Parts: sequence; structure tokens; C-alpha cells
Amino acid sequence: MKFSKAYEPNQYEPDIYALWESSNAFAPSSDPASDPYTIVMPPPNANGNLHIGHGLTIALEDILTRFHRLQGESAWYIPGADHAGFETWVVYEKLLERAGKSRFDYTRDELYSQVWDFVQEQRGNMELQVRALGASCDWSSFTFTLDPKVIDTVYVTFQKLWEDQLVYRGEKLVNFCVKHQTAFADIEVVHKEDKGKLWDIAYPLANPANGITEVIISTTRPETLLGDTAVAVNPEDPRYKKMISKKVKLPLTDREIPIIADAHADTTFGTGAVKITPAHDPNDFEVAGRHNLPLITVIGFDGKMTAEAGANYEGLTVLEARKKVLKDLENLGLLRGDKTIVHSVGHCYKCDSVIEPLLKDQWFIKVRPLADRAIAALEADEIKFKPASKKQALIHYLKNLKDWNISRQIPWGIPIPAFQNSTDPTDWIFDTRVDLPEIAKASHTYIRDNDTFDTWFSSGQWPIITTLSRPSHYPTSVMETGSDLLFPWISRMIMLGLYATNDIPFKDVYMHGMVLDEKAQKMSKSKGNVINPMEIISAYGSDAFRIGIIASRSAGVNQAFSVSKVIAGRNLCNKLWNISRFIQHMVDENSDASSTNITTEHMGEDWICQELTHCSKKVKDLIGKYRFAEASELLYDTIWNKYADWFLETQKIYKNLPLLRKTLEHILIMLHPFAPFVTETIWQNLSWTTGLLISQKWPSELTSDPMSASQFESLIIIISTLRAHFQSLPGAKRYPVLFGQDSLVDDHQLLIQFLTKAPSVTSTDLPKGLRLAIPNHEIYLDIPEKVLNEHQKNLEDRIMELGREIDTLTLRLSNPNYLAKAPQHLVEESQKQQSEKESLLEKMKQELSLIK
RNA sequence: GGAUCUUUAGCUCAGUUGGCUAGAGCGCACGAUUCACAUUCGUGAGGUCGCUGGUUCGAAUCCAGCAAGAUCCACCA
Repeated sequence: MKFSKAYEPNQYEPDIYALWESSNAFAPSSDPASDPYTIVMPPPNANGNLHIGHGLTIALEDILTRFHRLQGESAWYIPGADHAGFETWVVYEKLLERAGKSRFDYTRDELYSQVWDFVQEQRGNMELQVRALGASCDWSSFTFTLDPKVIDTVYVTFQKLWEDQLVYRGEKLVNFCVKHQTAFADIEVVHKEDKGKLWDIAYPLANPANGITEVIISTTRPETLLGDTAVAVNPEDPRYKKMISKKVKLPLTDREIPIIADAHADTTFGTGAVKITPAHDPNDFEVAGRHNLPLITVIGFDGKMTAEAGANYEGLTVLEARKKVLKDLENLGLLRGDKTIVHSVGHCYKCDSVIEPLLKDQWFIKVRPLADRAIAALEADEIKFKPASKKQALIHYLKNLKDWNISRQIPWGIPIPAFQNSTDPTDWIFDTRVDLPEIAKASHTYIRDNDTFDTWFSSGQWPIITTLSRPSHYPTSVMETGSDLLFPWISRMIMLGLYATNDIPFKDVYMHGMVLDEKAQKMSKSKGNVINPMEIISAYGSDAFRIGIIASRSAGVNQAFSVSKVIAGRNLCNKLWNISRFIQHMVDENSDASSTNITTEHMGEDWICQELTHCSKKVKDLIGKYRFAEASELLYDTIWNKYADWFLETQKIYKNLPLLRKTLEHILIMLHPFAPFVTETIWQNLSWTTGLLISQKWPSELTSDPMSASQFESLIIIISTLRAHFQSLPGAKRYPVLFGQDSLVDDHQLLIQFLTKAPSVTSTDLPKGLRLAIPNHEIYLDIPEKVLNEHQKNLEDRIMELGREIDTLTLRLSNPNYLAKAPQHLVEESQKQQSEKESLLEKMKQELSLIK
């Protein structure tokens, strides 16, 4: 295939990906001697589309994977898809609603298989998008979060927890969404600042004495009064000391409840007396535990008042009941005022309904032993974090973690393998025959628990499950995710990984921040500022997207997405394409181009070898430190500003074909992790390369003469200075270049003339014209006197500036503390500069006097 | 209430144990142009590194305080 004039990514990307896949290039090495390198992809939602955060994750993970593969390691990037229990369920339930159906029209098994089919239909989109991003993941290891091996592993871990008595059935307050009819973990509840009212309500004393007839409580939820089982006051509160352990008549009921002393009551809030409703408030639940209070449920799972709320209220919604209770209290003269307050209220993160804390029998995991072990591993630095501050945040979180509710009342998930004795509700057994609604055991009938696991319980075991087929790849090398997953996911993987395998699940954690829009605003559907990675890829190419999204980004920081960086990436791909086209062209034109003997004959060749070697070492070092943006920036600079702008330009004269070929190969390999498609496409199109680029080895060093390389740097300065003068001199005209005793210029007359487009470059014994301000070189521009005079101001300016530079150096060097304390090489460098600049200043002053 | 992060050029951001003239991309200005590339080439302008102190021979970098913005956690009867 011929190289077209411009690189058109869409034309090559799908074929190149297919080539890798059909060549089995993504599989981990079969050589047992190679070191394992493993990354597990955070599984995207099976029925969703990839968003920009996935784009960043996959770009970073694939850079690491490809880089380590090129290092000769057994790189294994494991893809997956998430059944996304609740997320998917919400989508499916909407479809049911639209069809006029509800979840109650079907059995759990029917629902499960319907959703399964739904997800299978949707699936595939996501996988195509992962391919479009260039992920070099091993599709033969693809794991879906409901695959049998996932369920098996989850059941083994659950059984172990069961036998270790770390899982228990408990009636506790759970965060319940009455619309979605399911409980949530604490972490899934979204707290929002809502406006509400704080009402003061009088509770009459059962036996008024000493003129005290009532106690006034403050509440935002008067309807829960019907479930009160105590009133609490602070034991230190002088207003209420005398009332402790007296009884009050609970209004609107015929119950009497005690006044108790508990530190939960805040003397500064409201009236300082608080009603205790253990079945509908988490704090009150704890108070009840301390004081052995009964629990009365007055709100049901349907969000309506229960029979226990009394005949007047039964069947009303929470808000209806609130109105009625307030009215009834007012009629009794017990409502003593209200004020508006702003307080935070838990909402369902999908439907925004207010989360009701409700009593429910659920499975809980005792997290303390698991969390303590995780904390110990973190404190021993067994897992390294980037950024490091995330580790401290995680330790803090684990120290305060409460028992974990793992039951969910949605059909789309892994069934909890537990059965309840039909005659003894306290008798639960572990059994994995979850396809049966009931089982018989020891002459009893056991009924299946219809709940499913919290998805974090199964995904918390993801590194274990995905590496089962290659145990040497566990622990995995690095877990890369967004910062938002630190608590829900990373924490679970560490706890469950340590618990189930006695080993950490990964050695490093790299967390990226949020990808914000171009104005540094959070992307959201409602704002309409969502950037779709697939649109960026189709406009600019996958490589450009990868380079653009990792640019200017460091670990853990929220940063804006900038299309201009994508464009820069696209331009780099095109530049590399044309570099390759040019070299291929030169190879084609030369019949003796077959030599593979690499030699350096010209300074620019030593210089580029040195630059490429430096680049290779530095990129390796930077990727090792997860400094992706700096690595890609260095490659950009090396390829464009060094290789193309200087080396390739010199090669238009010198044409060292073996070196051109070799250096191009090195560049392609080094850029491959960042821009896999264009580099592989070029590799496939070059006439002399064989095999796949993805499977090459990272380049070894190119030998070069450092003296020669540093001479070339002087040449660069000379040429740049000449160009600058040609631009800035009056008339912007090019003038003949003269030089005195100067072997460097003498040896490179042709090159200097070519790169500056000067009319001539000649040696002279009679210098004249404008002297260039370059230390250690005697170079002049042969400028007519008239122009030179016009240019006098310019010369004076440069003399002034040079003088200021010398002053700075002199000041520094006259400081005895600097001489004594600064490192020797810095002092020497300063001294050298000072003397060079001083001698140059002398010469320029002389020339100025000549003009005058 | 607790914690973390951010503040550097017009914009978006780099800048790892403090080291000399603070960088990049894009944008801007000026110039170039038959043959690798206009997704190009060359040159240039643009910054008292949020503010105030401190440590140091030397601070964008370390310390303290302040200001602004963001995120997370907990709590809010």
C-alpha cells in the first residue's frame, strides 16, 4: 500500500484492530519466564455506552498494557461487562412501565430471564466502543459479572463469610426507596439540602406535678410521632433534669412513653427535647438500642401509613399523614409553632424520591474484621496509591465503616444462596440451589430468599474472579479507576481480596479525576455538555483522542477536556505519517538502501541517537511513575521538534538510510502505547518491517559520540540565531553570512545555507557587518552600512540585555554563602557563563563603536 | 462540622527530593511556500507562578496564615 498524503484514521483503524485480534496479539505471553503484568478493566455497563471517563480509563490502562508488553512482559488486559444490577433494573422497569406492566406481574425467575435477554440485545455496543478506543485487551478472557465463574466465586466467599460468622441476618433500618422497592447501602444515598419546617409539639405529662404539665419537642417529621416510643433529653440539660424518667401521653394515641436521658439530644437544637422514633430514624434506632425501647413501624414499604399508625391514618401517604397529624394536633392545641429550616435529606440517586429509613430483615456483613485487615495492609504500604492522599482517605473511611447491607430487592442480580425454614423464621441455611423456589432438608421445607446481592459484593471480588485461569497473574499489577470508586469499589476489593485469598488484589492503585467539559464544568445530561468519546474518535481518530485526553492531566485531579489537545494529537499522527512517508520515499529511491549497518557519520546523527536514547529512558521512567502526560509531551517534542525539524532536515543532505530506518522504528515503538493505530498502520506499510509492531521489543540504546552531539547543539543555536535575524532585520531580507576562524561553521556551510536559506556562507579574514551574539563563535551578517545603522538600536538593546544578564551572574557569584553552599557544578556553570558573556560583551561594544 | 484537592501566559494545563533565563498545546502577531506534511515551515509577543508572612545563599516548589473555587465523608429531631 502506498502512503497517502494525509493520515486518515477512519480508513485504517478497524482493519488494524482486526489484524491484532486475528493475530492473537492481545493474549498474555505463553513464555513462563516472562514477568506477569495484569490490569483488570473496570467492567463497563453491559447495556450502556461508554462515556468520556471510560475513554480516559481505557486510554491509560491500554498505554500501560502496551508499554509493558513492549518491555517483554506477559501483559494481560482483561475486559469485562457489568450487569449493573440496579442501573439496568431501572432502565428495564421503565420499559415495563411503558408497556403497562409492572414487576409484580412476573415471578423473579421470569424477570431475571427477561432482563437477561434485554441485556444480550443491547450488549455489543459497548464492546465495539472498547475496540474503537484501541484497547489491547484479551477478549478470550472477557468476563460478564453474571458468568457462572463469577457466581461460583461469590458463593464460595459468601459461604466462607457464613461459616466464619461474618454474615448475619438482622432487622435494621435500611435506606429504602419506596418507588424502586429496594434497599440501598449508605453510600448509594444522595443527600441534598432541602427546605423544611421544624414544628414544636407539646406532649402532655401523664402525671403533671410541680406545675410542669408538658414537654415540647421539635421535629421535621410530625407523622412519625405515631411511632414514637420515647422522648429524649440531654442528661446535662438543666431545663429537663427533673423530667427524666417521667412519662408523657403520646398525642393522637393512647400510649404512654418515657422521657429518657440520652446524649443524642442536642441542647442547642430546637427545644432540646427530641421524639424517639426507632423504626424510622437511624439515630433514634441507636437510642432505642441503648435504652431497650420497642420499635413501632408506622410507615410501610409502599410508603403508606400502616395499621399500627392507627385507623385514622392507615393508608395515607407520608405527606397526607403529615398534614392530618398537624391538623389534629392543632385542634388539640398541642401545636406550638414552626420555623423554616434547611436540612439535608436522603434521596434515591435515580428517581429522587425521599429515602425512607425502614426496618427490614436483611443480610449484613460484619465489616470490622475485614476493614481492620485492609487498614493493616494499607498502613504497611502493601498497596501504593497515586495520588498518595487517596490512601489516607481510604483508611479514614475504613475506620468508620459500619456493617454492610448486601441484600437488594431487585430481581436482576446474583441470587443470595440462602433459604429460610418455613416454620421457623430464625432458621436460615446456606444452599446454592437458587434455581429452586424451595428445597427440602431434614424433613423441613426451606424457602428461597428472593433478594439478590449488592453488585459491589460481587464486583468486590473482580480481580480474583478474572484471574482464575492464570493464578500467577494475581495479585494484579494496577487498578485504574476514577476517584469516585475509591469507597464503593476499591475498598471492597481490598477487603474481600484479602479475606478470600490472603493476598492483596493489586499492587498499585491509580485514580484519575473527573473529566470536565471545556469550561471546567462537570458534564451532565441536564446541562447538555456531555462529550461523547465516539464522536471525538470519528472526527479526529482514536489515537488523537487518546493523546488528547491524557494530555495535561495528572492523577486524582478533576480537569477539563480540551479539543485543542485532541487536535494536537491528530496533528502529531499526521506528522508521523509524513515522516514515514518521506523516509519510505528515500528508501525507495535508493537501490543500495538494504544495508543494515548502523553508523553515525554526521553530528546530527550522533545528536538524534543521543536524543532518542534519552527519550526512551525518560519515557520508561515516566510511565513507571504513572506520569502519562509528561511522557506523551516528551514524545511529541522529540518526534516533532527534534526528529522532524532538525534530524530529518539534515538528512535531506546526508541521507544515512540505515540510520533513518532504525530511528524511525524506535520512534514507532516508543509512540505505540500512546498512538497504537497510526504506528501499527505505518509499520504495516513500511517496506522493510516485518511482523506486528504491537509485538516488538522496546528499543535498545543507540550508540553515539557525545562530543559530536553537543557540537550539533551549537549548530542549532547558530542556525536559529541566523533565522531570527533574517526575520527581524529591517526589510526582513536575508544577507550573506561571513565567518572567521570557525571549524564548525566551516564544516557545515552547506547545511547552514540550506536551513537558513542564506544567499551564501563564506569564510573571511576581514570581518564586517553585524556580529551574532553567540559565545565562542565569530559569525557576521554582511549587511550594508545603511541597514546596519538602522539596526544600531537593536545592537544597543542586546548589549543592555547582556549587561543585565552579567549583573545577575556577578551578584550571585559575589555572594560568599552561594559559593560556600550551592553545589559545585552550579557555581562552575555560573562562572563559565559569566566569563563567556563578558568577552562577548566586549566584542559587541567594539562593533557598536565601529558603527558610530 | 471533618477531610482532600485546585489557584502558574488569552484558554486548558505541566513543572517529582528547592537551583540559575518558569514550560507545552491551542490561540495571537509577523513572515514563508513546486516536490514528507497547510493537519505545513520559520520568527516572535505574552507570566510580579492567588494574597501575606516565614525558613534558605536561593522558593512556583517547603512551612504558617488568609482568600476564592471544587470534590468527598459525616450530621442535621
